[in-house]
Amino acid sequence: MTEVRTRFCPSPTGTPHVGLVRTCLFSWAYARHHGGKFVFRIEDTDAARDSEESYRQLVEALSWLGMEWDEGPEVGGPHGPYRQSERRGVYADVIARLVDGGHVYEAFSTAEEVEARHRAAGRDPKLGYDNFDRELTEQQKAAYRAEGRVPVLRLRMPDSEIGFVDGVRGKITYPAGSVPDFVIARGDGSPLYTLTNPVDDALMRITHVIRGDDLMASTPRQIALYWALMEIGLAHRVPEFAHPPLIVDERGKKMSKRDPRSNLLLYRENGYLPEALLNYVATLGWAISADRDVFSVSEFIEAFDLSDVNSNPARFDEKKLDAINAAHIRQLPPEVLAKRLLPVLQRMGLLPSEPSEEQLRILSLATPLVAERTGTLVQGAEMLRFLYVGDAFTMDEASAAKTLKGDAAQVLDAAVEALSEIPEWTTEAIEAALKGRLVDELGIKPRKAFAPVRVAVSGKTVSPPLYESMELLGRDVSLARLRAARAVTVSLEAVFEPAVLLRDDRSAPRGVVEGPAYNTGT
RNA sequence: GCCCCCAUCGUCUAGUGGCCUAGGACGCCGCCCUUUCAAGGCGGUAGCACGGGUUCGAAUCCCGUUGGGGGUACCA
Repeated sequence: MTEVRTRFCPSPTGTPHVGLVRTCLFSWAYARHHGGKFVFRIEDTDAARDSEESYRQLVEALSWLGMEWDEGPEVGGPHGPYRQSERRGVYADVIARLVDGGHVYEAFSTAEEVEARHRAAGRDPKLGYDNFDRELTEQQKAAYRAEGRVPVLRLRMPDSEIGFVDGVRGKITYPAGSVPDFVIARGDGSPLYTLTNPVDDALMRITHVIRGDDLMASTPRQIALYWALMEIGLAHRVPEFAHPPLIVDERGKKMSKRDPRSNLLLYRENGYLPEALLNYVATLGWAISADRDVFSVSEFIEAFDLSDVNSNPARFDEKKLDAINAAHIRQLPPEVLAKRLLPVLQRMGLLPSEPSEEQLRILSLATPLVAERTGTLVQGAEMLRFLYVGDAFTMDEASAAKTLKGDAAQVLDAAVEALSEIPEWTTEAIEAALKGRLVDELGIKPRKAFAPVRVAVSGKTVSPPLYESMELLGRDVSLARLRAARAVTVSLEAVFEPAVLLRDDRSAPRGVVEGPAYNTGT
């Protein structure tokens, strides 16, 4: 049996799309599952649309996701080059041989003329090309040239039905005459993807063409071209085709490139794990088993098969992605999660490029505390903010408004007092002091008692566990923040109605309440 | 218009003729746990588009209808 060879061949236009990721994932996994080769190829045959920026993003995206390619740009391979813009000579040669073999012909008709002919014949004007130029005589061609017309090259479609067995859908047949002769080269002689894609698949010995459902309609054209390539000795066989369904939006339409949710790079930026993204995207149209949907990349490769892929389109659901991402974060060993959190904290300016021993110590102690309550790396890092901001500490406006009212002043005073007395600044001592004073002595309900303390110390209503947080923060900083919050409480009561805090005040920076500054020591 | 594809809870799916009074997950709701928020545990909500066949038996096979989607470029 011959080695499986699959490929992923995007055109570098715009930012990488989640739809691309899934097509790529299935191709890659299929090759890996069968111990074959995965080829990465860039289809940049349209200079007007392609960009180097987009190319770099594509390379970066695949690298980030860990879908390493055996042959392709950056790594080379026996069938290179792998960027079609560098393969002009190859296509020129193929075109010449197709012309010699009589498989393609020059076509001079304009779109308007084709339409006019359909109208005149009483046919639907939107029928597409009518094969008018198939049998043009040399005199007719010369006449067109004399008018200054430049012909495109079209492939002569066979006069038979074209069928194939799709790897995910089964047998598919296109009736004879339903696919018109199509253009393979522009007027200026430059090749179109209709030519370059099958030609390179043939030359690169691709055995399985796995691509989106949107390309299915072009399959009969590809097969016809393959037949021609086989006749002129450039191809050995027609590859297997498989068309996984599209990823669609809530309207059921192909997800737009302009939809921010389709932008792959945004997921990295927002703290999603590549393995989680791959996991989620794989569940769109495929399932590892009846009762599980969180799995690792290697489990996926092990279990994946094209024939198990669904043929109906799948809606993209951010909530489910979030849940799967959170599940992967929770599965990470703490030291690995800490390593992943570090660059995010650095990017947010909370840690320097060379963190101190103490900062790293705090990170390794705090990571397990946030692991189970964060959905993304960015959220996790955000939850650690209070440990690293130092003097720049501020309380979240909404959190402060919600908790620093009513009994808050009394609670904070009592907390400061109780905490000042404890001999050892440990989680256990902090817990005992706080519970003893606030809950037992003052009789305040736990949820009422700890909310102001939490916000005072961490700045938010959502934070790592309170006592552990305070221990990590240290006695001095913790007490300073409690006093600062107490001061804010006073000023709130004295100056504002509570409602003022909830108002959308555009003259003040949103999201924060300024408090007095102090040192944190971290 | 024409060609092709698709159709199980709101969403992603399991299901390949009897194991289905249709299973899981996300979401949502409730309860428990609880120092907030999560997480976790428990429970609940909700689905085979419709109509004909075939068969002892159909979510599963066939035909049709309806509804959706893709394609129909000198874009990929």
